[in-house]
Amino acid sequence: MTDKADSSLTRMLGVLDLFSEQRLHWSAEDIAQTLGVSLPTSYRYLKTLSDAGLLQRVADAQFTLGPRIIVLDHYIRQADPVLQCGVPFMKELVVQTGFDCVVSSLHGDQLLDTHREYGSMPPELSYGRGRPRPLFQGGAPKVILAGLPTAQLHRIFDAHQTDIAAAGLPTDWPGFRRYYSQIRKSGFYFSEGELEADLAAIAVPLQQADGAVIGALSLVTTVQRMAVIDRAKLTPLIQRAAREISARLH
Amino acid sequence: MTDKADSSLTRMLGVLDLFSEQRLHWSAEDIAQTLGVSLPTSYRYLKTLSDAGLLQRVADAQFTLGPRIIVLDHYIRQADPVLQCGVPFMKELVVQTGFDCVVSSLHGDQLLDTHREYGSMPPELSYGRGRPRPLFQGGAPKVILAGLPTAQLHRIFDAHQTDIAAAGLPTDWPGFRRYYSQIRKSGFYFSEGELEADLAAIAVPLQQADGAVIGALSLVTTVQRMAVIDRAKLTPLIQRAAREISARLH
DNA sequence: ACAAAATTCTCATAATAGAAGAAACCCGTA
DNA sequence: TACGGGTTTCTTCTATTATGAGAATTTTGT
Repeated sequence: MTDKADSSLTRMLGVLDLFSEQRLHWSAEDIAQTLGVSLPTSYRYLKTLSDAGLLQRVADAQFTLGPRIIVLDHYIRQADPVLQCGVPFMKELVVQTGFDCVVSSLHGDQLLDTHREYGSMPPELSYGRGRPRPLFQGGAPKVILAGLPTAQLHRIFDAHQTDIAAAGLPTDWPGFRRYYSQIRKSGFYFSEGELEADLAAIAVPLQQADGAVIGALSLVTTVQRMAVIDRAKLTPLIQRAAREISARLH
Repeated sequence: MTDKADSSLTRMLGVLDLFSEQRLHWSAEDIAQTLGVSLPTSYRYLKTLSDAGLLQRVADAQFTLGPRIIVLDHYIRQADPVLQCGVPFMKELVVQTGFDCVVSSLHGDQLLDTHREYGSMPPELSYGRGRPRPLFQGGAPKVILAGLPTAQLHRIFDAHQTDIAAAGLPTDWPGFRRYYSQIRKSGFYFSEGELEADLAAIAVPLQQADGAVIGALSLVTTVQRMAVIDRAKLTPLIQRAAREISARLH
C-alpha cells in the first residue's frame, strides 16, 4: 500500500499537505520536525517549492502558500466550460429567487463547489469556490453520484464504505444503487438540514451532450426561507437553467 | 546561475510550468518529449503529481490541473485579510460608480489581481482573480510600488531593468525613485489606456496599521465612461473606501 | 556593534530517480 | 470472446543526487 516510487518527490510534496485552513504558516523548523527531515532538507524543500511559486516566504521566517496557486486556479476557471457559459444563468436564478446559486463538480473522489453566485444569504453560511464537500451528504453530491455510470458508482461505493454507513445510506450495493437511481429518475433532490442544520437546497444535475453528468447546480437558502417556497414553482426554474447551461456546453 | 540543487525535484515541478492558459491538457508522451525524459519517468511524474492532487487524469490519456489547486486557493482566500473585510466596501463602490472594483497585491515579484467585484463593464474586458499583471504598467502596480520601502523598490529596480525601459519609465535609480515617490505623495494614480487601450482606472494603496502597503484598490472602466466622470468627486470616494478597509486590517 | 536566530554550505554516504525494454492492462471492435 | 492498438506499469541495473551532520555564513533585532 505504501508506494516506494518517487519517495523524495512525494515527501517534498507532502509539505503542501501541512497547509490547511487551520494553519497557513509554517517555519522551516516546524516542517523539519513534522516531516522528520533534517533542517537543511526542510530549507531545500522550501526553496524548491518557493521557486516553483507554490510557496512563498512571509515575515518572521514563516512560509505560506504562494501566488502560483492563485494563477493556476485562474487558468482552471478560464477553461471551465460550465463557468464560461453558466454564470449568467446563475445570476438570473439569484435575481429570481434571492438564494445563493452554486455549481459543484466531482474531481476524482473529491466534490468541490466551483462557483457561487451570492444571493441574500447571511455570508457566514456562504462558502465560495474550493470548498470541499462530503461525498454523501447534501443535494449536489447526490444528484452527481446519481448520474454516474454504474461502474464508477460501484467504485465509489467500494472505496467509501465507512462514510456511506456514517451518512445513513444503504450499505449493500443493490440498495445503494437503488437509492441513487431513484434520485436520477426524479431529476432533482431537495435537502433540508442535511449538511448544515439551518440550510436547505435544491440541486439538479448538469450534463454534457452525451448525457454524462458533469456537475450540479444548486439553489441554497435557509430552512426558514425555503419553508415558504412553492417547490412546484422552484423546481422548473432551476431545471430550465440547468438545461440551458447543459445545452451550451460545446 | 543554473542551480544544481534538487535537480529531480525541480524537474518534476517543471511539469507544472507546461500548463498555461493556452494549453491545459498534456499527455504523458507530450511531457516526456517536451521535458526530455523517458516515458516511464513522465508517467511517474504524473502519478506523483496526481496523487498530490496538483494534476488529474481526464479523458483520452490527457492530464490537466487538479482539484487540489482549487482547494488551496480557497485556503488562501479564506485567510486573506483584505478579502475578509474589503468585499463589502468594494460592492459599495460598484453600486456607487458602476465600475469594476479590483484588489491587487504583490507576491514576491508577481503582481496579481486577488479579487474583482463586477460592475457593468463588458465582461470580455474583465479578468478575475489570478490574472498576472505587468509590474510597471497600470494604476495598481504603480501605487503598490510607490508604497514599498526604498530597499525593496531598489531590488525590483535592479531585477527588472529591461521591463522598466520597455515601459518608458526612468532607467536611472534617482529618476525611477522620484517617479514613484511622486505617486506616493499624491496618494492615487489615474491611468488611461495604459494596460489596454480601452480602459481607464483610478488606483489607491491599501496599507496596514504600520503604513506598509499591502495592495491596491482600483476602479476600472472604459476610457469613454471615465471621460464624463468628475475625478475630483471620484477620488475621495475610493480613498475613503481604502481607508475604511485599511483600518479594519487587524 | 553585539548576540541570537535564520539560512546556506560542504562533503561523505546511502538512497533512489533514471532509461530501456518487456510486460500488463485497458478499451473498442470484429 | 478473442484480437489488436494504444496506454500504463513493472523490472533491473547504473549513475545520479538527495540526505544528514555540523560548520560557516548571513540576517535580524537590540
